[in-house]
Amino acid sequence: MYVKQLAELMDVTTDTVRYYTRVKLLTPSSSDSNGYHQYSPGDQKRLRFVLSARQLGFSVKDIQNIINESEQGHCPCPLTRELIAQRLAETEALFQETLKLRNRMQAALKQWDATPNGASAEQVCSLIETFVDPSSEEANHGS
Amino acid sequence: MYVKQLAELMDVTTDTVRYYTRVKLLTPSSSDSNGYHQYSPGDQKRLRFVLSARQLGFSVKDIQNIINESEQGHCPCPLTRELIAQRLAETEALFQETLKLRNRMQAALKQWDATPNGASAEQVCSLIETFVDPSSEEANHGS
DNA sequence: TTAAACCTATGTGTCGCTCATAGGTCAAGG
DNA sequence: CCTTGACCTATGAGCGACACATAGGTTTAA
Repeated sequence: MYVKQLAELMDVTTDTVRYYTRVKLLTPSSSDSNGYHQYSPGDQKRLRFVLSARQLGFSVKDIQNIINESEQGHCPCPLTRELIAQRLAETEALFQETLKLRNRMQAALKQWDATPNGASAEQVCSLIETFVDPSSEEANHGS
Repeated sequence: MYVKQLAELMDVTTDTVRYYTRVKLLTPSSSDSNGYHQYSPGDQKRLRFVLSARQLGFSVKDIQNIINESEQGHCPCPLTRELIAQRLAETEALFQETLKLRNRMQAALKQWDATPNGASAEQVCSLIETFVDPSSEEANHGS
């Protein structure tokens, strides 16, 4: 089967399939009379694996390493366990950062709802410049 | 003042200062006998503004647009309000995605703690291939 | 026959920096 | 005086996972 057929079957774009092909996660035969890439059922399984792994937060490089391990006859599971621990830690960090950012943004929106469009020179944007992050202000509330 | 002094003062790297200079968010004078960039107190204020805006989730391009608006004599606040609404929506989406990813990863870790290193051929990594996302399995629990 | 819709390979753009390259400048110590 | 080291410059490339653009070849149906 050709790129588009595989892409539609697995619900991804042809660009994604071609990208995975480029980085050798997929290895279609490039034969026929024309030079079109022929994807086999094996490639389809492989793509399903790649997508599962991406869903679990593995990077493309991680997946390459896992596959290499497997193709060299080693059991890739220990590597898989090691990698997901790392990626989970990173995802947790990203999650916390995103949470804090979201809170700051919501606080700004709320604060600005009660703030007029101050039109001063000397400043670029008074909204941004006068914003005070409530969460960085936790001390000295009752002084 | 020179790059490094400004960078240390604002607690960023010289690379960051130079990057903002490259994209014209900072406009130091490049004079003297040598061609070194001279950052003025105005640049320092500008950098403080940029960092505040970045903290609030604005992109560098957003900040350029806000500054342009301001320099053309318009009040940038309406644009600022519009942009933060967009960015907040994006951040909210990222937050939800990251949350779901984290949950999938935690579920995988947990599931795999009770799973041996299946060493099968026909598969790349049995852990990944046999993982079932509990959150996508909400139906038919008591059937 | 020609136009639509497919395919190919390759290169570039995204975002916000970070790192590397190759060199010029300047102050202090031997 | 010379060298060493710490500073500075400009520019280009790298990151990650694609998406988009370019330029062209192929197949199918009207």
